[in-house]
Amino acid sequence: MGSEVELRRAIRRRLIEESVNPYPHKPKYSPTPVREVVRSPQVGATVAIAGKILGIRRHGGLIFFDIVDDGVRIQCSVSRGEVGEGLFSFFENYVDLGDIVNVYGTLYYTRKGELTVAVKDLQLLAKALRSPPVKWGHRVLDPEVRYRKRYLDLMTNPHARRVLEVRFRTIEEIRKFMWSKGFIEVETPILQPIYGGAAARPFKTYVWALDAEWYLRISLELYLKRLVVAGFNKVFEIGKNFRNEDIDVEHNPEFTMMESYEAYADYNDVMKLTEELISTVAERVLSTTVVEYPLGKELVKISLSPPFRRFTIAEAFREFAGIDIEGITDDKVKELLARYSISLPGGYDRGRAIVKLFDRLIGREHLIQPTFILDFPQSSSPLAKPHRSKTGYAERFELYIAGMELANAYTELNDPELQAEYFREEEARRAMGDLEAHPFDWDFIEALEYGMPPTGGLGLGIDRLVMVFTGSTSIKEVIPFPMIKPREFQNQDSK
RNA sequence: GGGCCCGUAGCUCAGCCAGGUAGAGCGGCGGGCUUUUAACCCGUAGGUCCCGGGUUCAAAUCCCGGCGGGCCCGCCA
Repeated sequence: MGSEVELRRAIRRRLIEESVNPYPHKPKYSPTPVREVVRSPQVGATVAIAGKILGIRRHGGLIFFDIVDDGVRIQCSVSRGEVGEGLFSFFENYVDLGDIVNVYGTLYYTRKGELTVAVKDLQLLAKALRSPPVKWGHRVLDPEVRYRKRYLDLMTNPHARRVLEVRFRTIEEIRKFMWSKGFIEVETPILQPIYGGAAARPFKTYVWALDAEWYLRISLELYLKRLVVAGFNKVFEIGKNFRNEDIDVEHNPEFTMMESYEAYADYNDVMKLTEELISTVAERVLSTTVVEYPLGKELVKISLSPPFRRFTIAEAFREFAGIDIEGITDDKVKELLARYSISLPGGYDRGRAIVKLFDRLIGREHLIQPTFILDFPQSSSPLAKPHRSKTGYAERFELYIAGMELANAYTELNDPELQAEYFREEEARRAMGDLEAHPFDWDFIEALEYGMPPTGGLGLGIDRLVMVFTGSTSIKEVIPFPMIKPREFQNQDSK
């Protein structure tokens, strides 16, 4: 068959027969990053660059081609008159779209004013057996291919690359910010005998050495608090959480969180930290604190400058739904649950009912600008400390931006007896069929029994923050390799 | 979990409603062209029409089932 791969395999073989290595170990001309070459180009200067050929325009004795190096494009030209028949026909016969090459030449501007490298010598660095599926920057692949073969999307789609650059830069700036505040970065186990710290279904795994069923963590919380117990006053971790739940535009089963814990702080301090973190990181990564986010057909401007709006959950109900959630009877609450067909696994509980109603009625439309929702019902927050002045409530806040929950934070519960009581309540609900109820963690209780200082904790969803930063409406966009169902491997050209 | 839409050449898609020999652009290959940039011009090859069943003289097209994907809804961040 004359398929592309077969034709290119033949070229590879011919190169080897002619003693040209199609995959040399190093470039002959030590390359300068194209990013640096284009920053302050000097006409006539000799440069050596390297990159992937993602465009070729042949004009007989003159060939223009584009190479992309680390996401930056530059045009090169090969002239038969300048390089001679040998190199010119080598390029024509052996070099294809997708190949990675080392170019040595001089800078000039074409008639159309484009900076171009006039090739004097060229070395093949890696022969590509497949050409890129689309031209660089010109067409977007089918969504399935974009996510399934993400490297092709990132190779050919500068926007996709830009989104991930923002992600990686965001993580970098979050680290710097946290370090600057005196937090130290730590690591805690991903494989755990008991999961906890959030309401979610876990992934199970099996540890051969212990002959035991373990879990992938659903949050970072309980181990980070153990470090606070151990005497580390300001810790944070950036890492993956795993939740065995649905995949959609806001959820990927593995996602990245930053969690921080600070001794002697409460949730008011954590609110300040959160505002400062988000605005500072936005300013450093995006050079602005105003982002645009597509909602429906509109691009909505979102300001990430502090202070963020604050509503207690009761105020939010009054303001956005016209409901006096504290004043109404349980019957009325149940009526609302029924009206919006919300079920409560584990039986009716007013607090958790209110949170479910909140998610259903208020979340999406009203919480576009950054908004702290504070003081959640205690029964929905088993790891948070009861409110200092409002009975039945916990000192907890969630941060919403663009209708998405981005952060969750508490004044941490450090009373081991109360924590044990809350765990028992969770266990009871688990027994009644709530798969997301917390399992009882005796080891964690014992740790608290040794004494944990009053502590403020924060969990921040990195993926969603990057969605806000980049105006992405799908979490898949901001994850290098989002979860997608595997397909049977089909590669007819492979042997 | 429920609903809607999609799956055809390497890529993007038309053809499907109204069944009758599989199409375009880009890309590939061959030729031309020394300042183009989604280069251009001429020629040419390239298909498990996602898979499996059914209806029919005849299915890419109609029906049923499955697989994969996207979006919306419900739920967890």
